[in-house]
Amino acid sequence: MLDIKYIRENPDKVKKGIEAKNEKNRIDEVLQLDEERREIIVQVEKLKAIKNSVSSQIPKMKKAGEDTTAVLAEMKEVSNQINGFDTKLRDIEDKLNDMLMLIPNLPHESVPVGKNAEENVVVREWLPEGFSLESDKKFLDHVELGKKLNILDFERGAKISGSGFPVYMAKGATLERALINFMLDFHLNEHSYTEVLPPFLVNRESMKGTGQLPKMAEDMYYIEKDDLYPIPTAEVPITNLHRKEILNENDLPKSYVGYSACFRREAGSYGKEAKGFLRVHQFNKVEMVKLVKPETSYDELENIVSDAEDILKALKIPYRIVLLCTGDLSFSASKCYDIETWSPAENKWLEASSCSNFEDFQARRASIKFRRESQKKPEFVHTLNGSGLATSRLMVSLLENYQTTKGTIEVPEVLRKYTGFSIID
RNA sequence: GGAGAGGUGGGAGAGUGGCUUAAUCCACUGGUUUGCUAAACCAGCGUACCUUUACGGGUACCGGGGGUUCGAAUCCCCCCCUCUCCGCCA
Repeated sequence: MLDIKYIRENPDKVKKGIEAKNEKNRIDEVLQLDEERREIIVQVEKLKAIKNSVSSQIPKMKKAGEDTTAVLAEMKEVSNQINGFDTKLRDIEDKLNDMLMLIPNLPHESVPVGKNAEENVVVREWLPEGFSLESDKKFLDHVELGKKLNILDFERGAKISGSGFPVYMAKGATLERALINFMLDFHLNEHSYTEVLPPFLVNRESMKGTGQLPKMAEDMYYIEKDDLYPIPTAEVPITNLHRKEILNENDLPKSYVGYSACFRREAGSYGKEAKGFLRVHQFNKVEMVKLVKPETSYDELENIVSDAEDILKALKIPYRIVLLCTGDLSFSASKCYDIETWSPAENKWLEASSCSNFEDFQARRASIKFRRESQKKPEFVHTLNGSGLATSRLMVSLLENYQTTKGTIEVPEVLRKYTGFSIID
């Protein structure tokens, strides 16, 4: 969330930022509540100070044999007043907090202003050697390929769970596992991350910490009986690893990479765009998460993007980097690059990764701080994350790009030591 | 799921209604002293919020939330977590 002090001092900047994200701003209400809140605090704390000082006098008076009935009665009245103010204060603070939790993060100044995805900016494009987006070849799409080669079973997935729960079969399952292991190993060996294998169910606090709650509740699965949420991304448990902690300056940056299954309800998004892997309720993802010092976070964002790109270069899958405009930016993000991989069958780019800088937005919600050696007061870290990458979308591009004219799939070179086979037929 | 024990400041640990709005020790930071280091001694030592131009002042926080009381770490109620034993189980 945003700092209430910052909102108080820069209401116009805040309003402008929220509007650029196409969200309604209720900043004037927030400021109103904030003012009421502070007025009450001043009053109630004054009373509490009186209560404390008188209370400490009472035992002394008793000892001296003085009559305390008048003071006691007076203090009873003070206590009642305090209770009244406290109740009122709690109501206001709850209301204020609820509103603050729904205010999105502000876009960074380097983010292009725009209404929606159409105004995103393509930053760069990478194609494997000799590859062309224009092709006369006939491409089967990943659903057809998966069916023909018996490696993906969407129908049976729908039978056992529902639509959007794909089953990987035979070499398809092995390929998926290979992909996950390859990506993890690559980030561990070529980049320096610490591996985390987190819980896939988290509590409400964690979901609030990274910003999925309260706003995105409809898109989250929820296990009512235990008040737990299946994670929509490993970002949630990994970022929350250090919730309510004060780290040392030299502990930073913290760079984590972890695999998890991801669960998303994707409420209201059935139809064409949901074919096969394009929109699923459960998928696998390797996620990178960083906790960094504020002054380094925008450099680190570029690093995360480049770390994700390295995977695609190694796999030789065509991709492009897209800088999201303000209108397409997610609730918690200040700046975000999407990485899109090429689907020759769909003849379009598919989002396979999203790399974001959240600045101190999540850190403030989750209270993740660090202390500079020279300075005493703890500061919020900046948090970032990026998919490195989501296997579902990646699998679409991989299968389609690596299909041969015979309808078989060639396994990318770098994956072969993980799969143990070089062709799927 | 059942029974029991426990959760206090960075760590250890005291504290069962007001001479404690948390003792003491260790760690940490600064200082004094001493050829150097160490030791010793002195001082400081958390987080959040409110207030103040500033120096400063105030309030809250002893797992979380309620309650009793003029006053709660301490008493009462609910919840969470950890540990031990039993049961069940991949």
